[in-house]
Amino acid sequence: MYRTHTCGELRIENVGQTVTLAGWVQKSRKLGGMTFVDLRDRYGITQLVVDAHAAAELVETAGSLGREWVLQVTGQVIERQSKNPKMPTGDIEISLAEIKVLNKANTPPFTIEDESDGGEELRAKYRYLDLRRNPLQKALKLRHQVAHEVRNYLDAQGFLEIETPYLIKSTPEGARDFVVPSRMNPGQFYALPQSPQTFKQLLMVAGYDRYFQIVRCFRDEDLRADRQPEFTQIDCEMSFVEQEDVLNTFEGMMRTLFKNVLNVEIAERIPRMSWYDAMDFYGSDKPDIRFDMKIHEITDLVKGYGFSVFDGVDYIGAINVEGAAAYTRKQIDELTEWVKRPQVGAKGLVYIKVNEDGSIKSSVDKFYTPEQLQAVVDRLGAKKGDMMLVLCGAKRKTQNMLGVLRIEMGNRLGLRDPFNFAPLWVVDFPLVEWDDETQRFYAMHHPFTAPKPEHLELFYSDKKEDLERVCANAYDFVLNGTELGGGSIRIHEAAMQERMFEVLGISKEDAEYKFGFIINAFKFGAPPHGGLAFGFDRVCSLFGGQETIRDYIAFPKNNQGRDVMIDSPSFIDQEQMDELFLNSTADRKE
RNA sequence: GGUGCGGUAGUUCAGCUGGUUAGAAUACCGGCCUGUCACGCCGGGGGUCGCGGGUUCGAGUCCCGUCCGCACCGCCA
Repeated sequence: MYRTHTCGELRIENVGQTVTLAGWVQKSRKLGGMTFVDLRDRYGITQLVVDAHAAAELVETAGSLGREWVLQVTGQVIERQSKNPKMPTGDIEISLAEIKVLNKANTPPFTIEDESDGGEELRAKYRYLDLRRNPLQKALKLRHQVAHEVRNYLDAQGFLEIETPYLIKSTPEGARDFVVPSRMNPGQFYALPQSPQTFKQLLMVAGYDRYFQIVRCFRDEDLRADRQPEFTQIDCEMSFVEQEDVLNTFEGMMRTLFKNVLNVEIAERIPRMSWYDAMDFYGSDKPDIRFDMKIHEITDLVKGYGFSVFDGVDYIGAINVEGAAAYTRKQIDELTEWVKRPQVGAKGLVYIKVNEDGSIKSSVDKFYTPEQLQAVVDRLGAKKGDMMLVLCGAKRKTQNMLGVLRIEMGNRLGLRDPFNFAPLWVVDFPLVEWDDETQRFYAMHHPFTAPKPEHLELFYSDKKEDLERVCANAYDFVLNGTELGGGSIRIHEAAMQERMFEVLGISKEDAEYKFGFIINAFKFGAPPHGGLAFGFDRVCSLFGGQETIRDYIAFPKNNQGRDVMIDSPSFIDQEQMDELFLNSTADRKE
């Protein structure tokens, strides 16, 4: 037996016991003949002590230990002469009788401490060392807990966890696929799933009316702090349900996660907001509703009074920043530069301050009477000491910029506490979106999403304007400005699915080639069904109060999609290449 | 594809409008130290200033190119 206890569990009650511990040397402190060693494992740290009176060999071994050496030690638990209240094990220490060095270690390139001195790149290269650190261990433990609670909840609700294949078929709608060459089928490729979408729908056709899976998904797109090329979804699907049933089921799941993982009670009923309201009032399809600062349109109040910038646009909107009237000229200039950065893209910024004496000061004073500006103040509900920020331009684009500005001001005013949780359902998404460049519609969600029953007539219309107005039975779960999950009621009739492909400009032949299997399945008794998927990594990171998902994934990839530890992707041998591709071109089929 | 910030000792960083031999902290190595827990004290070693080119009497510093990292925009049905 390597150990009788872990490095985190011994307390004052254990004094007198002879114990064996195993772990890593966190640090050793030599004081003359006496040596203290902090021994660490994932449960904690226990102080070891070797007295000068101990056997010479023991004293020498204790004095020679290096950081991160792996030890097995035996000794007696004794009460410390000077206790350390900062450590859970701080009342005791182990008076050693024996040290066995299980393995020596090179000096690590960065310190294995909560606040490591290592930069991100270095820690990524030595991920196995970074993972020894407490914050990372906590993150992976949180991830385990969330997964565990998800399984408990869904199991209790009668869901079956069923695995679906990773080697599937490329369907180049949506994100780019990762593809895998097939040796036995020269010239042909599997694709890794962007999500198990079609398979879970086929499981519904097969009668497994409540399915879930905590499943890896793959998308070959550019990365961000909250986007990895392979990530994990909590993927769910239910039969014989309407939107309301799905929302209730997963509202319950999220409530359970908040309660059991974080001990946080969220609202009795998670608020719902239509996609149109989200865009109009928050300039985003994933509003952060931890703070108000809604966008108000003021086009009717300020357009047409001779200020050429406003007169030349079709939308003018504003947000009210509470208490910001104290902003100096310099701060406003800085903010103006900020909105003009390419990432935001505004041409300029107009401000309207309500001074403490109730007077109004703005950058457009000379174009408006005080009464006209007061009308703006009234619409936004601005109070003394507030400052309104105004942007103008094309409607959706300007709302979007105001949304970005709103988030920035929320950050600057400290309104975005990561441990204040404000969940939200965004509902009633448009079914399809017109793309000017390719002159065709794209599915806003995915091509299996059903239109709302009351919009069926529009859905079968030939007019572009009609189709743009079709709402989908689709919904997103949004937490603190991050999209955590989304889903929809699906199409379950072959004819409607064929119509959807038609709307998307996918030819009958193409639809048959890419999606024939699912259209066909719908002809064999497909039940009404719907579901959703949560971004598991994002759930974990937000629960941990972080914006980056990387630390909630044991072995993540960097911005370029590289694993710098194992150095992948990498070139492959010519033989491997030949075996995969030598005969491929000859047999290529359309 | 684009924008911004960064790359100097093992590590984290400083290094001003170009100017002697590139510094600090920490880590590491050696010595001293019997109650430390960020132990302390003394001493020591350690640099292709990411890479390539240019301007200059002189470049870590300025210019051009390039590679790498991070954040963001585009992209992510």
